[in-house]
Amino acid sequence: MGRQPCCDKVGLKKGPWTVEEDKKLINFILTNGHCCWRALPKLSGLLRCGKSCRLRWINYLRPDLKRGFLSEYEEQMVIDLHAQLGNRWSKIASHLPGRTDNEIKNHWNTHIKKKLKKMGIDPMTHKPLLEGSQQQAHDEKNTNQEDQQTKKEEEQQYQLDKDLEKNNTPISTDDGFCIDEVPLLNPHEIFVDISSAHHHTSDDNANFNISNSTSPSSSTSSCISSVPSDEFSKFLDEIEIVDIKWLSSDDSSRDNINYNDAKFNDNVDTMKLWDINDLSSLELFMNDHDDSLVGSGCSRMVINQDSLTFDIL
DNA sequence: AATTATGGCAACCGCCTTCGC
DNA sequence: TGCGAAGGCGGTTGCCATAAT
Repeated sequence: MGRQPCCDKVGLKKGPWTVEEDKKLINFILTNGHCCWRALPKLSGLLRCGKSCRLRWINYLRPDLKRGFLSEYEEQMVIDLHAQLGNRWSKIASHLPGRTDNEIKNHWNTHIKKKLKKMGIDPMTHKPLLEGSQQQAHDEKNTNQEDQQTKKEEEQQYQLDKDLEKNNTPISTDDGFCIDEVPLLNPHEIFVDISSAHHHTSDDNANFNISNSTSPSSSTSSCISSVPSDEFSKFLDEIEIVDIKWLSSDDSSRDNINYNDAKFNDNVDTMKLWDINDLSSLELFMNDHDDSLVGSGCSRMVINQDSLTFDIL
């Protein structure tokens, strides 16, 4: 008797997610969080397995995701971290805010591996590649040593992990940007700035600001004031999430968009989510619209309550 | 223009780890 | 301490878009 599957797979949908499903998942998580992935599909009305929902959210729908190509710096970091950690993609990803393990893994397999090979570097050992028969002889010779080497490496790796955990040393970039200071944004960590909120019941001309409450105080220069999450829940309860629109910053028709009288900051980039078929435009969400913000490690969103448009300030 | 090959990436699968009882 | 459930992780698959023929 094998282990029971994570969920009852009968009648569950597989394959690519539809916009409707994404919508359901986002709406559910934004209102309720994700207390239990197993129960989430039933509660949200999705015919998916909990794992599938989790994966979709983590790898694709999470608002703090930074999509698009990895920068040169990020790529170098992946290479360096891979040299230290091996295929521990989630650990590598934890050092790259806004990137997922899956994304990094894919990028490694499709781009970086080739790049390294082209440069004559073995992507697995990070050592110079040997040519043809030389390589073969080298491989055979190494096969015998591999077991011992593996043991050694495992021990070293264990020590490295221990050290990393012990020191919990944040990795800093050349410009002093400490990436470990950028926490991933969880729904329950999203707070609303009611004082400037745009709300039917209060002030039709204001905007909702959502900030990441977990941002360290050292990087709050661009962070706005926040209110407890129960107020955010109240807000969500009151407004009933009907739709979320992400408006692309490069949307040529942007100037013609009616923001339902909300006073949007001209500098704000917006993304229209549900008017498009391809959610990949979410990639704009975290893509360095404002260097000072990126540097501060504090991202912000604004919700236009009428259409629930999230904006990065 | 049609067909085949290739590359990229989202999603799945199954094992491992963690957590709660 | 042991067990089961749930979450997390890494490897792999399969679909789709694009390039090559």
